[in-house]
Amino acid sequence: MSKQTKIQDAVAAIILKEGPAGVSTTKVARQVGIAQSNVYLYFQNKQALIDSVYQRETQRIISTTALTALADSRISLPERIRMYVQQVYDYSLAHPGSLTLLQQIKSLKGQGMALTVGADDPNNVVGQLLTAGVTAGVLKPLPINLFMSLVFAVIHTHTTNVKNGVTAPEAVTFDALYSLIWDAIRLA
Amino acid sequence: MSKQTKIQDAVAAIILKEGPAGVSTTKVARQVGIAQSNVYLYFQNKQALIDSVYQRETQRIISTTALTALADSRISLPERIRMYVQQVYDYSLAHPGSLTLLQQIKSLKGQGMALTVGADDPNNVVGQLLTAGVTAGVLKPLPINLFMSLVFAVIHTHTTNVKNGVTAPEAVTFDALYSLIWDAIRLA
Amino acid sequence: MSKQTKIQDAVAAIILKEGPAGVSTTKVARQVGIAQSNVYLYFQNKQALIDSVYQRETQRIISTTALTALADSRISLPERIRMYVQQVYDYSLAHPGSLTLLQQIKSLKGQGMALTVGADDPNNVVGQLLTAGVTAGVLKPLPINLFMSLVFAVIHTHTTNVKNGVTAPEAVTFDALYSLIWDAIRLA
Amino acid sequence: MSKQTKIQDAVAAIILKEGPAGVSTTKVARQVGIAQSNVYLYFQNKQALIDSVYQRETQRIISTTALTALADSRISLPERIRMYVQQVYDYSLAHPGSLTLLQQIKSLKGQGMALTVGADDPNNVVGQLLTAGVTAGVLKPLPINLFMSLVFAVIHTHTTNVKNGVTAPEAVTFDALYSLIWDAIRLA
DNA sequence: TATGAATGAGTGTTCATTCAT
DNA sequence: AATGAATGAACACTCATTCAT
Repeated sequence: MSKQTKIQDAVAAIILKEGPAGVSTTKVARQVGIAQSNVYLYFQNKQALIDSVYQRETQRIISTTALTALADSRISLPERIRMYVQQVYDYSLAHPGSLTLLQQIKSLKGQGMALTVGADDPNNVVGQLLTAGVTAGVLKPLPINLFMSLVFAVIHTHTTNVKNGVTAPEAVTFDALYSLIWDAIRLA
Repeated sequence: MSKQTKIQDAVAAIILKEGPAGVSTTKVARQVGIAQSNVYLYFQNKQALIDSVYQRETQRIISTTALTALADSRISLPERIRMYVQQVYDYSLAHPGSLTLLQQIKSLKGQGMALTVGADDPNNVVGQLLTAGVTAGVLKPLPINLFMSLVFAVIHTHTTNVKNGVTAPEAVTFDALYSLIWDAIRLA
Repeated sequence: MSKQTKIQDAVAAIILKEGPAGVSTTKVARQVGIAQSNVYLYFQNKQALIDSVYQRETQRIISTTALTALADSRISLPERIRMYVQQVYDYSLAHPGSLTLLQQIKSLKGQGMALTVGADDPNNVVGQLLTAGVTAGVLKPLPINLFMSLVFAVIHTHTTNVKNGVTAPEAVTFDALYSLIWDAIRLA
Repeated sequence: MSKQTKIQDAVAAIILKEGPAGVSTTKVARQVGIAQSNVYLYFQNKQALIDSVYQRETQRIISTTALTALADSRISLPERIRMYVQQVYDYSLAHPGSLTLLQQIKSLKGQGMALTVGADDPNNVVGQLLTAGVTAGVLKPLPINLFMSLVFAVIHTHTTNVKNGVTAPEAVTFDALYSLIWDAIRLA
């Protein structure tokens, strides 16, 4: 594992344990087992380091996601929307803390806006998908970032519940969770 | 206006402008127009100060909320749930930034858990209301913090949209927003 | 003696001993006997501190100098020019290191230009005096900063000679030194 | 061009642009296009590097100067002195920044003493020349470093004037400049 | 109640120097 | 000859907190 990666991992761990304000180059270096100044061998400054952690995390989600399928017009809109939610769900469960991490880093900059997963992909496939859903009369005529933050909130809370042992993994199926989301956003 | 209040206001303003990491006694004191050390006359330390801002904010929401009505069994469950959401909605629009503020402070401590408005009231009236809804078969059989975070996310995002001029105030009515929420949580 | 002054004195001493690159807040604070962070109670940053030392030094020269007499048209130009040189000379001998200090600080910023004593006084009395001398045909028709740097160089070198014991104080009188300067600049 | 030379050139350029405090092995290496650590292949440490730049610069002046002529007793003293000044003048105009460079490096070490061009040549030809001038009653009976610093100051200021566009090159001839110097130092 | 002076621990960042390859 | 990785010491600067007045 490269040292870049180790450093990024340390940052992620610290953010999840102590919040984004707890990140210091000293702490990061100590956790990795290198000299503090070494952090600057791999990242130009602290902000670049934190940004890179954010980028890495979004990139992971995007690369796990079948973006092409989401844009495939041969699949029906409801099916594609379900695919999108399912992918976020799967990723979130497989990588607990990932969504929390993204939210924390965003909040560090004072951006209180709820995070919208998928909004960072290069062609904004998710945005186009949801917009298409609204246009086609499949989804409620509301700003799509409402949908995105809803999806994020529900999945994030569920994942955290599972991670914290509040909810047993089998207690809430994806179908149950998706009915919550789908009932919310679909045009009745 | 007492100096305690002025200090808390300064903290809230700073958090909203620069994020929670931007709060320092120096900056707060400068904004209030007092000596830096005076902050410690009113608050034991910085953490107590920030906590007090959080307490004050939740207290405001609760005191604005007709908690007794929410617990009034003479009113139907769906009606009470709608009241709850409406109250959060009204408060959020009347005090833009309030929800953001709460989220920011929570994230400062590394508590990535989505915020659940109403969970802090003394008798957990909201929790009891939603639990009753689940038990009565009115709401989907899911953990109620899923509902809470959904409500928070939707209202918060909408409020932020309005504040940022992304959404015109009349463009999205409360009814439209509530249909999103109610469709989500109600048992079909 | 105020702490501001003590700090400035420490800076001056360090510059004279180790050159301007040797100035660090740590060293300054240690020399004054205060905590390093205290330097920032009295000066906004290191640059402001060093600038203040420079200002103080020029101010001292100016306040020692009878500027009004230099601008007094009832006195002949040669006499006034001699007064100007004498004043710089007197000051320089009374405050050995002062000119060195000014030169060092200027060179810190990469301004290789020879220092021109008196150029910092509010109304540029010296500049006007020398310009008048040129116009009146008393001085050679050359850029006046040549004259200024000549005066500075000669006096500075002489003072340093005295300070270092290279030249005995009586060995070179002011008259001898001034003949060097006056012969140089006067129109034959 | 050898890499030693390239490194020295980089150092000189940095000193002239940012002052002596701006020199760092990182910056030097970047400018040359080599790895930072390579600097230590050619120079034992930073001080040795800077010293070498100083040495090289003085060596250049000396080698440009017809030292033998300056010591040639068949030429009259005034003529030889004029030759000396002319040579410094020519060199300084041909290599603008050279004198500045020397002054900067000297000041780096806290040696506030005005620089005396020619004092570094192996046999101190210039010193002997000026001393001879004093002994012979050609020059004023003053310490010869006064003369040297005067020559340096005048030429340096003039060169800088020209480089900065303050003085047009033709506006001040060498003769005009030399009259300033010669009038100063010659015994009336 | 209010202040200003003080401090020590901390921050991010740069640097000269070393060394294995 | 050349590199890149590594490091410890230094730097300017900020901060939360204390205390005498």
